[in-house]
Amino acid sequence: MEGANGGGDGDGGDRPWQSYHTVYTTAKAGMEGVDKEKVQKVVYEMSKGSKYFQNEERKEAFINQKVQNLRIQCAKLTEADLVHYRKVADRRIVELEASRDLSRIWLHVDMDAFYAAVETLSNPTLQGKPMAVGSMSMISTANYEARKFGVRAAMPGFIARKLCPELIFVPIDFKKYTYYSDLTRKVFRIYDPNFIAGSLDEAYLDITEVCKERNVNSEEVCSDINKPNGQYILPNDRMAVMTFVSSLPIRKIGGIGKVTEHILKGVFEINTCEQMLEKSSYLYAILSQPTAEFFCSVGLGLGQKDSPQVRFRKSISNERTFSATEDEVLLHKKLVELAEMLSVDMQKEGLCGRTLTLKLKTASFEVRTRAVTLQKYISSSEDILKHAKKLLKAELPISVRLIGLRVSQFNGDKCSAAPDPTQKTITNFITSGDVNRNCSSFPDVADLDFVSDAETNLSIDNRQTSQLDWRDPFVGNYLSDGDHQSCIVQKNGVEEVQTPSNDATSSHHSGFTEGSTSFQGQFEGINVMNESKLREGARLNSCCQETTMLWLNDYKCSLCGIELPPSFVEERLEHSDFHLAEKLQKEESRIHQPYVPSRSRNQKDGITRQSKSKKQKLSNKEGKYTPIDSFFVKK
DNA sequence: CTCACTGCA
DNA sequence: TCCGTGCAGTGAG
Repeated sequence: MEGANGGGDGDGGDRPWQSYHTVYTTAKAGMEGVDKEKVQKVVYEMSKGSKYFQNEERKEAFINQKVQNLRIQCAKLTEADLVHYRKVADRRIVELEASRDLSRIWLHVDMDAFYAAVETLSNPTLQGKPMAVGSMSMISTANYEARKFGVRAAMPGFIARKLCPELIFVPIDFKKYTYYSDLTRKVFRIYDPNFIAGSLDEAYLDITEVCKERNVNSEEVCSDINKPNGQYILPNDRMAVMTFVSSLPIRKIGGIGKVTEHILKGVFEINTCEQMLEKSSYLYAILSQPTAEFFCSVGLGLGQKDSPQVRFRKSISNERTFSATEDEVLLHKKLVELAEMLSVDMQKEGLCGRTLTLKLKTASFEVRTRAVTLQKYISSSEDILKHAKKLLKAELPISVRLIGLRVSQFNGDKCSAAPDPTQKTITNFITSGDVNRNCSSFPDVADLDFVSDAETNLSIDNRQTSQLDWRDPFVGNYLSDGDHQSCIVQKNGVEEVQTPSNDATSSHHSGFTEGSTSFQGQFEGINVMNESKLREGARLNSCCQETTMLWLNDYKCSLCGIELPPSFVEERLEHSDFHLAEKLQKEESRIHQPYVPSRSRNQKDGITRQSKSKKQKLSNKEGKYTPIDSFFVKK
């Protein structure tokens, strides 16, 4: 093997900025015309010399060293070794191929700049202006106008501002995004009650049955569900998949990030998925078996194996960044706060765990974790604090900028909700909710059954809430939105569709020596196949039912008057989908009470949380998926 | 088990 | 002035 040429590896000579690898130079939607060189230069100039930067350099040097080591290992492989590993790899590839399953049709939905889109919706004056959701220290997402300047998610705000001085910053408001996300999920649930929610703005739907029911193929569905922009159809035949995958840059694959890409390129000269297969003997020779296997399945365009199913959380944690300090009193105070927050979160979900991990980030950005595993399961803030203090004390003369606490090793039976069959749907609802839930600062679906005492204490007076129903997703700034009627259908940029993919592969892979990842996302577009998802005749029926409700004289839409003869089956379905979405949204806003401008409302968070929980409870009372039909009862 | 580290949204 | 948070997961020791 020669000439590593790790793709853009700078030499650090006269163009030092080229050697500073950041995550935000990767091509993203809306960043096609960006002058990458210029952006990189600005980022470099803004970062250079900082503690953060120095730490990045340290890490990068370490990785480079690893690349060197692996290259040496490769070079040491004998001819016999290579013959052997060729066989090993080929055999596995055949097995993997045999496991390919093209029978399911998956729809992957990914909303464009979701947070930014929502913010624009509630403040239309943002329309057309470069805007980012986030703060000076971190940006969560940027709209397309901002992306033209190279501004993007995960970039610190002060750098973004340098790139785009007129950039408008909007503080992050999860409540708002959760609200809109829930709207979209109601629609997803119609098509696949068991859809997998990746995050607030992302979902995977198994639409195999819908297609069958409506007697359409994925292509038709795609254009059916989404008129305009951005869908991509990957046919479920092997050749199409292989072609798609072959030229795909490895970085597009879920689970392959900056470091893995660097190693794959630097050590194996792998740049595309196709090359994973070509180099598979080296992969098996040098890397762990699961890791090699993962890469091979990527090369074959196979998805992950196990259906994401009802996966219980394995840990719960919180962490906060602050200006670095070594003041022990201050650090202790932070620890107390974290312990209390964590305890509240745990009780909300009925969790008890026996491993406590303390995380510290030093003033120089070095991360350190320290853990204890106890005999007994804990969840109270006192217990957490007691052990956390010990862990911290052991590190003590130290200057830190972040403290975090994590509890894991849960008590399976008693604390975590038992999989009671009657609760199954709701459990699904919760778990499919967010794999990664965010800040504890806003309520999430998991609250509904566990409104704890602690939570009650937060609200000022929960009696009045039951009357008033102050739920309003937009506690935020900005105008209201008489307009949020129209958002959903057009806003959710359904992006793409479909495909096969299979089982095979052990769903995990690893990162080389240390790192790894989760391989949940796969490619954007290639998807998971999972065995049987239960069928939902009921769901489809409800669709059809309400369709007939809508058509006066079997001809005219009772809601908007549009005329569509019975023979226009697909058009009708689509039309009713439209009204469904619209209706859901109206319903939602109605329940959520008329919008009250924020200045006139003085309720505290606790109240909002209360009522939100209540609402969730109501709408799920039946234990079925959302009572879709109820939305079609004319009021 | 512990710890460092990757990756993802 | 200035680079986050919460989760899953791997693998070496």
